[in-house]
Amino acid sequence: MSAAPGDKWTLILDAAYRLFGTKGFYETKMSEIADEAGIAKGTLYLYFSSKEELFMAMTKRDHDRFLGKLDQMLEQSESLQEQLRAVADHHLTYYFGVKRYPRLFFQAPNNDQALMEMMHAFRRTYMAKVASMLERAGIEEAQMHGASFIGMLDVFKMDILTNNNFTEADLQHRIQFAVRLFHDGCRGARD
Amino acid sequence: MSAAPGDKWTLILDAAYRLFGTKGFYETKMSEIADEAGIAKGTLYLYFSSKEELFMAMTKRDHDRFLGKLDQMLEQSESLQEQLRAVADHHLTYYFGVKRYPRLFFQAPNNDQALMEMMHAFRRTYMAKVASMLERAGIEEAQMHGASFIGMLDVFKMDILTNNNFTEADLQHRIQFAVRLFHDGCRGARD
Amino acid sequence: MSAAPGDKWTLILDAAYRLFGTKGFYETKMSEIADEAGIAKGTLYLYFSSKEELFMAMTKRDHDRFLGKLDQMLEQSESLQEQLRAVADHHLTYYFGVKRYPRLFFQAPNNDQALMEMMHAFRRTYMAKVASMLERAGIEEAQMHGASFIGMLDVFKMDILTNNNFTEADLQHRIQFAVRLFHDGCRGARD
Amino acid sequence: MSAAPGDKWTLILDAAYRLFGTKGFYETKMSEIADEAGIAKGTLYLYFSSKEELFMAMTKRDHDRFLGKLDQMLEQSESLQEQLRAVADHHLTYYFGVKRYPRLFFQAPNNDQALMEMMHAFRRTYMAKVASMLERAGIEEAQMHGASFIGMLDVFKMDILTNNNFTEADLQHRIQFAVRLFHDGCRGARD
DNA sequence: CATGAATGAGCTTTCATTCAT
DNA sequence: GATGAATGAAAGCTCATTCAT
Repeated sequence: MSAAPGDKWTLILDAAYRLFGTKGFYETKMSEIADEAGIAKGTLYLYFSSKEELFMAMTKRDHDRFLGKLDQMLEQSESLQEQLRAVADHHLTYYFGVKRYPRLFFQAPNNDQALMEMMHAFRRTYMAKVASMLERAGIEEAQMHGASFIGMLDVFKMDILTNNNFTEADLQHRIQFAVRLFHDGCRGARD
Repeated sequence: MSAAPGDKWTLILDAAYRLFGTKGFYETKMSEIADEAGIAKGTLYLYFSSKEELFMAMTKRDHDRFLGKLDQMLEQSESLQEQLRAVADHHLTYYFGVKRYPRLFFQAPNNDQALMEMMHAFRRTYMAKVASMLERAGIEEAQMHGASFIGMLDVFKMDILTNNNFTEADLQHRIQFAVRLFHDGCRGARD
Repeated sequence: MSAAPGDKWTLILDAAYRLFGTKGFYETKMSEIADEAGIAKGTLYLYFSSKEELFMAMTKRDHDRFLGKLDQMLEQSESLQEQLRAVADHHLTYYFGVKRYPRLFFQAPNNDQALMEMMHAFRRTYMAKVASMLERAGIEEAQMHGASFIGMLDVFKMDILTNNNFTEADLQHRIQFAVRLFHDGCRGARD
Repeated sequence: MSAAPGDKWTLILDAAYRLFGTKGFYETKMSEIADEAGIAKGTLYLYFSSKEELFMAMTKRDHDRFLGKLDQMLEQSESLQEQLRAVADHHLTYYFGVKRYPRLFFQAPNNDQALMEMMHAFRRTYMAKVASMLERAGIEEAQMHGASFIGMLDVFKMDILTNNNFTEADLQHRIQFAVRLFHDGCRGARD
């Protein structure tokens, strides 16, 4: 009769994910999250002590999934090329998968110290993974190379999230493009 | 008797810039902007019809300066290398110059359609300039190359804005790094 | 056209006095006070930064009036008997005059430190006035005698405030009674 | 197996006494009382139908103890002097004994009709006991004399409850003082 | 043009109480 | 009897915006 453990916690996080992702933090009301989750407003506060904390928990879950998936994909790759592809694929596919929730990537309550901390921690961890991958491949200044590669990928975020005609093919094209550019530079693209 | 035309308009925009940049859009109150500008709250509404519009005007002014400066710098550059350097220098120096106002780059009121439009327009214009520069240098897929280069630069935003120990030398290093990586790829960095 | 200075401040305090006095602090809502005062809820907060502060301001005004009136009455009295009568008259007449607002004397938000402070200050000032009066009349242990006299008066508060049949004559009787008892003790009342 | 009858009832009342007495009625949460009593929140409602009723039961128990003790002490006294001393001693010693729970004497939920009724009933009973004692000693207007004596004692409540340096000696001094003043009036205290 | 007192819709959060287990 | 997760009404306070002066 009773549901799985963590049932309501998940229910709330899922509802928050949809609403924060669709309307943004400030435009989403706690009462809406409760409605969306099918529970009472007060129940939210049994699981999360404030709106900020709820947002943070939701974001944390997302970060963990992102990093977990990344590890998986890197394990299955061997050569530098393959690994770069894995990172690019994962990064862009992630955005492609959350096209419906573009507000996840804007309008966080950035005055919340704890949240900012967490965002930075995620960033650091992500970059460290990519950097150590590059380092193993014998690339100098791995930190900066890693950051740059991530930047090259992240610039496509906007296209993916806001362009409704963005296709799977467009995605693949950008993956290949980023890997090649990172690897060879733009010289190869000159006439 | 009255000061230069646009006097108060500028006063307000400067005050808004400082406050939005320091505390973010939602945490900044219209009354604070009025105080900071040294005028009455009601006066704000003689110049801007809403908080969103004020934010937009402030942002627009910033965008125009950014793009104007970019044009200047590109005019003074000839070779591709020089031009890439100009773009990188300009991009990162811009962030370095507004270190004190990090909130300018987060927490915009992204539910405002007009504002989102403007942000996208800025992005398109910026990218188009870089792309056309690359095109003139004979680089294929100039759009995507331009976007990637901008992404490589933009990834350093966080470091610049949040790391208080970030020096002018760090800045120069990143400029060179980005240009080289974009030009040659990471191959040159292998042992 | 414009009203007297302090107009709205007085309006609010009067409304608060009636409502707090009728229903008590916790049962009175800020919105009710606004309604009673004929102004908007937000306007309250232009004059008082919180419900507690409003309560305190209201109480302070009352205290000041009480003590001011006491001074007046004591000035007009000469002999000890007359002065005791003045204090008793003033004390009990005060309660009689605010019969309609009995909750003024119960249910203060006593977790508010500043308010507690003020209540004690009032008590101290009141007692000091009576004590110094007794001292001038050559009575030893004036402090304690003053306190006791006030206690003898205050015990009638309940009757006055809650007994609807309490008359002006009952009042006068108690005034005389208290003065005589304080002066002569109960011995004179023995058969 | 189960403990003495009334076990939990007592447990709850004791917990309520400590918390209401420390923080006041409104600032004490039902959940805190449950925690303090070491039982579940819901269990409270098996014994008391509401927060008000719980407060009332707690108060009632206290009143009964107070009056019971008073009877005991009066029985052991013979002369008027002795009996006055007994009343004074009991009254002030009671406050002295509950110094740690000062909020018991402020901030009752006075909108509760039944509670107000009970408070008045206690007052009436207490006063009736003292009055009948005075009557037996042949004192006229025993009601009013009794009330006045109680008032003289009660005025020291504040000192006792809020002055942390208040000593046992201070207590004794006030007991003697009140009895003497009630008996002889202030005349004896004149130079 | 400029002002700033006034507005009131709207939000987060609390907590006494219930009831299925 | 005992539990404690769930409820939802209710209230203090904020702040963008207006408009009489």
